[in-house]
Amino acid sequence: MTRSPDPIETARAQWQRIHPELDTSTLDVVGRVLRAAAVLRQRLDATLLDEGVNRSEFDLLCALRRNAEPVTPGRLNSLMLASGAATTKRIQQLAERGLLERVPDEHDRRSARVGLTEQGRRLIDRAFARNLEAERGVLSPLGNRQRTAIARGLAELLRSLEGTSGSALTGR
Amino acid sequence: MTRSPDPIETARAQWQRIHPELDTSTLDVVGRVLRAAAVLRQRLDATLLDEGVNRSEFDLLCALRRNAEPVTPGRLNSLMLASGAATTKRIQQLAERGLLERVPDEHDRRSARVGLTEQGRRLIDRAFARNLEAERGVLSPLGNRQRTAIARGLAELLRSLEGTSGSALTGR
DNA sequence: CACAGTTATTTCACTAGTGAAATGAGAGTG
DNA sequence: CACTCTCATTTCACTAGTGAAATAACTGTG
Repeated sequence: MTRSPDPIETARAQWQRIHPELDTSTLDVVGRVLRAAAVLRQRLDATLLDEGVNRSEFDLLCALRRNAEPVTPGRLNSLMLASGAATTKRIQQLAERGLLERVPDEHDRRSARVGLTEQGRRLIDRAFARNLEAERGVLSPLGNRQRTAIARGLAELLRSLEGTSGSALTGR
Repeated sequence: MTRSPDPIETARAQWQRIHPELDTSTLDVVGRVLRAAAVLRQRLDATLLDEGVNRSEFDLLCALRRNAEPVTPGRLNSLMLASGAATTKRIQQLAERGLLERVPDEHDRRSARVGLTEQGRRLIDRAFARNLEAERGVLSPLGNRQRTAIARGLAELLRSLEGTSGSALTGR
C-alpha cells in the first residue's frame, strides 16, 4: 500500500531533480507547517466570518478574554504576532463596534487598558466554541497517535523559537 | 525538571479556568500549527527580503522553478493558496522586474504560459539555497525525533486536508 | 525642576491581498 | 453558424497590514 504523496513530498522530489546537491530535508517540517497553517486558516476562517470577525480580530478578542481583563495595547501586541500599527487599528475598529472598551490608565497616561464589553464577551464565547467545533471537524481524519506526535513536536519547536530573540511572548 | 510551558499550553490553561466545560484539545495541534507558522515566517522572511523577494513572490518563483517550466496562471494559482487576483498581480510585478515572462498560449488564447527568465532562475536558485540555510538555523534546536514526528504527522494531516473539498492541489 | 533619554501608542503613506464584476475565448447544441 | 454556457484570467474598489515618523508621557540626573 503506497501512500499518496503530500504536497511537500512532491516538492522535495522536484527539487531533488533540479538541485540534487541541496539538502531540502528542513522542508519536511518548515514547508509542512507553513502549508498546513495556510490550509487550516482557509478551512476555519469561514466559521469566524460567519460570526462576524476575521482571524485577527478573533485572536485579539480571545487574548482579551483569556487574560485578566484590563490589558494594555502593548501586551496585546506581543501576544499576537503583529505590528503595533495593526493592533492599534484593530482595537479602534473593535471599539467602534462596541466589542471592547479603552479605559485610560490612572498611573501611566501613555497607555490605556483594554477590556471586553458584555457584547464582546458574548460574541467571543460563541465564536470560540464554534471555532473549536470546526477544529474538531478538520482534525477528525487524524489519528490520536499523529495528533500527539504533532502536538509534542511543535510544542518543543515553539519553546525553542520563542525563547530566542522573538518579542517576549510569555503567555502571561 | 518541569518544562516551561509553550504559549498554547498557557492559553489552554487560561481557557480551562474560564470555560471548564469546553474541550480545547484541538488547540494542541491547530493552535500550534498556526502559531508556529507565524513565528517561522517572522524568522525566515528576513532572508528572503534580503534577496529582494517577499514570501509570496518566493513561493511563486519556487513553484515555477520546480514545475516543468511553462505553467498557466491558473495552475500557479492552485499551487499557491491564494486568490486569482493575487496571482495576477504577482505575475505582473515579477514580469516587470524581469524575473519571469508570459508567453501567449497557441491553443488556448484565454490563457498564457508563464516561465522564469534567466535572471529569475538565478535569483530563485540563490534565494532558495539561502532559505534552506535559514531553515536549518531555526530547526537546529529541535531533535531528530521531534522532527520526524512533526513531519510524519503533518504529512498525514495535509493529505487528509487537501484531499477533501480544497482546490485541487496535486503537486503536479 | 529643566532636559536628554526612553517607552507606549498612534498616525501616515504605502503595499499586498480580497471578492465580485468584467473581459475575452473556447465548446456544445439546435 | 448563431447563441448560450462555461472557463481562464484580469480589473476594480476596497480592506488589512506594514515600517517609519510623530506624539505624548514617563524617568532619571545633574
